[in-house]
This record gives sequence, C-alpha cells and structure tokens, in this order.
Amino acid sequence: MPVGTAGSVKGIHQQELLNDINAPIILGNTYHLYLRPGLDTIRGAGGLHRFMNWDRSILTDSGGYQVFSLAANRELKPEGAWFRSHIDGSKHLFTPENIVDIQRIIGADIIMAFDECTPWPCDLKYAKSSLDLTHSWLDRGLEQFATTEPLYDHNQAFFPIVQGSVFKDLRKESAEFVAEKGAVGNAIGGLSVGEPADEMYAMLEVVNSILPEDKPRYLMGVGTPVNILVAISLGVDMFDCVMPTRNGRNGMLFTRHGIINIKNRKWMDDFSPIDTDGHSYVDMQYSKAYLRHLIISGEMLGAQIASLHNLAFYLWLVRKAFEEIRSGTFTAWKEKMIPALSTRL
RNA sequence: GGGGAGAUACCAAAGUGGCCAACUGGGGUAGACUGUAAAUCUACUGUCGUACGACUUCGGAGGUUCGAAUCCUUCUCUCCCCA
Repeated sequence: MPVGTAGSVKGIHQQELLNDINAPIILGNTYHLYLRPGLDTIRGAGGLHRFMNWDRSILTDSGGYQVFSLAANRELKPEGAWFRSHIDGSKHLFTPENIVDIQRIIGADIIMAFDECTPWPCDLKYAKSSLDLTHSWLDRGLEQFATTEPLYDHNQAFFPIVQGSVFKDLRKESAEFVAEKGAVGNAIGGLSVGEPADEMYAMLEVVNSILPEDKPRYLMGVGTPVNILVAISLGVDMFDCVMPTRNGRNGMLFTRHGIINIKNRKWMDDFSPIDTDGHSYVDMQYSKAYLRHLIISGEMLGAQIASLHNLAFYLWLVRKAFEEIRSGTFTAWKEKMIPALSTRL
C-alpha cells in the first residue's frame, strides 16, 4: 500500500499523527470511515475492505471543487473545464477522462469523479443543467476507469459524486443515478458551499435514503464538528475538510468542550496546556499562551501546532463516534456533544 | 558657543488656513473561514451615544483670523553640522 501524502508539510505531519495515534484515516484532510450510525451498528466499508488498508491510503480529488472555487478562471464546456493558470496564464483542459488518468498516475486508492460543484444560491434551471453535465461526466469517467488499469501494485476505487444543489428532486434523481453504477463507495458533493446547515441536512436525508448502506458514503468538504456528528447520524461514513488545518492556521482550535479563538486576549496569560483532553503530543507540550504568541507573531510553528491539534481532535471525534455506535449509545452521546462543540470558550 | 532641522493619535508617518477626529502602515480588539490560488480576509480602533450627533485633540502658553494641526510670538524638548 502506498503511504499517502500530498508531498506537503501538512501531509507529513498528518502521517506522523497517524503513527502517533494509530487511527483509521485517509490522508489529505480526510478523516475516517466505516460507520453505520442510523442503526447504531457497525458496518464494514463494503467492498473497499477487500483491497484497502485504511491506515495508509490516498484519496485524491478531481478538481470538481475548483470548478466552483476558481470559477473566475475557468470556462465550462461539455467536453470538460478549461482552467487558466494564475501563474503563467496558460490554459489547461480538465476532462472526466484525463482526470481519471491523472489520479491513476498519482496512485490514489480512491479516485474521485470529475463533477461540477454548483454554487449556492443556485436556481433550479441551472442546477438541473449542471446535474446533467455532471452525470454525463460521470459516465465518461466510469468508462475511462473501466478501460484502464492501475499503474502500481494496488487496486484503485472510483467514487461517483451526487450533486443536485439544494433541490430534493434533483438530489433524489442524482442519488438514484449514482447508486445504479454500483461503485464501491459513493460521494455527496455540492454541499457546505454556503447554504444553511439545515438545507444540507435535508439533502443528506434524501440522498442517504437512496445510496446503498453497505458502501461508504462520503460527504465531501464537511465540516464543523457539529456538521460531522449530525451527518453521521444521517448515515454518512466519511468526510474531508480544510477546516481543521485552515481554521487552525487562523487560530481556531476545536476541543470537546468548545471552540477556542487562541488569538483572543483572554488566553494571553493562560499557561495551561493547549488541551488537557487532547490526543496529539502538542496538546500537553505547549501552553495556550505560547501558542497564542506564536500565532499572533506569525510564526509557522503556531500554524503547525494548531493544525496538529485540530487534526487529532477530528480524528478523536470520529473514532469516538465509532465507539459510541458500536456500544449503541451514539445518539445520546451526539445530543450531549453538540451543545458543547458549539460553545465558544 | 555658532548654525540648521524638527516636535501630529499606542508606534511610525502624511497633512502645511475651511473638504481634518486628522491619509497610510504597524500595533491593538473582535469576527469570518466547510471536496485549500486561503500562514488569508473583514470590521472597528480620541471620548460619550445604537445612530443623526455632541464634546475634547496635532509639544506648552499666548496671539492673528469668521475659521488654525496648518500663520505669528514665546517657552520647553529632541536631532544634525561646525567649533
């Protein structure tokens, strides 16, 4: 199995973190797997377990999110998406086919389909035409995946992505379209792009009533600790998000007791450990006051410590959720946790 | 001892009669960040009030003027050059 990092400092630290706490994880800001929350029972990760080592895997994204986030620098065509490089202005065509090829080359254990992540708000007409495009791209990606081979000595999985904005009918249509493909895992995209959380939850309910229960359901780009617990309760198994690292770099620490903005003056003279309940070596090693000083001073070490803390917290959160599910106490635990997680310390 | 320059809000630094409660940085305070062009971005930052606004500010004192951070007099302090 490949040891997955994106080659970044971030990735390396995550790897160290993994060695440290031995948690199931997919690298690249993706944390955890295989849950069966709705029924409070454990589920294996479907066919994936047959060839995947969850401790050492790579998940790569397709660039579909960049179709959304870099909208100003791209042009959408039926054949694919043209991106203009912000570095030298050169143009590059991303297609459902070459995106599969690229992820094959990287050696990703999980390859994501190329899709359009629709913005929010988004009118029904646009969402519908976008969904049609995403579906046609999905068929092309699946075809490319089926007609090519892994380049290395491990298998690769291809995850389709459900879209449909915040429209239940479209989400239903998309989930059915995706489920029909019989992939070893399925993803839910196009959420947490600005819509109210309740709308996201409503979409998850619709989609998860259709996506197969015995295959991982991967909610892309989510989210806050509360978002994750709610999504787990709605049947999601797998997440990824920039939040622990980006928000960490900007001074936000997530803990089981609530959220700390370490830049706040109130922590200036607080020399207690960052998190006495934490699971990363940084938590007892450094004080809040010191971390605050590092972040405020713009020291890279501060961003690293905060990121490590947050990643460890996120991993603890999903592992704990896993244990609570296993012992049949997830729902009660979740209800108790949500108010704490939302608290501003 | 002689000559010159300068003193602006927490710091630095614009402004050189009305558009100045005073540009811009920094600092400070708070907020945002959800499949990472993001070690980023936003707001506020004299006092009181939610706000229209009111009141006190540009080294000190005095003066000119309808009106002064800006002009005049004087005092205090700082820096530079020559002895």
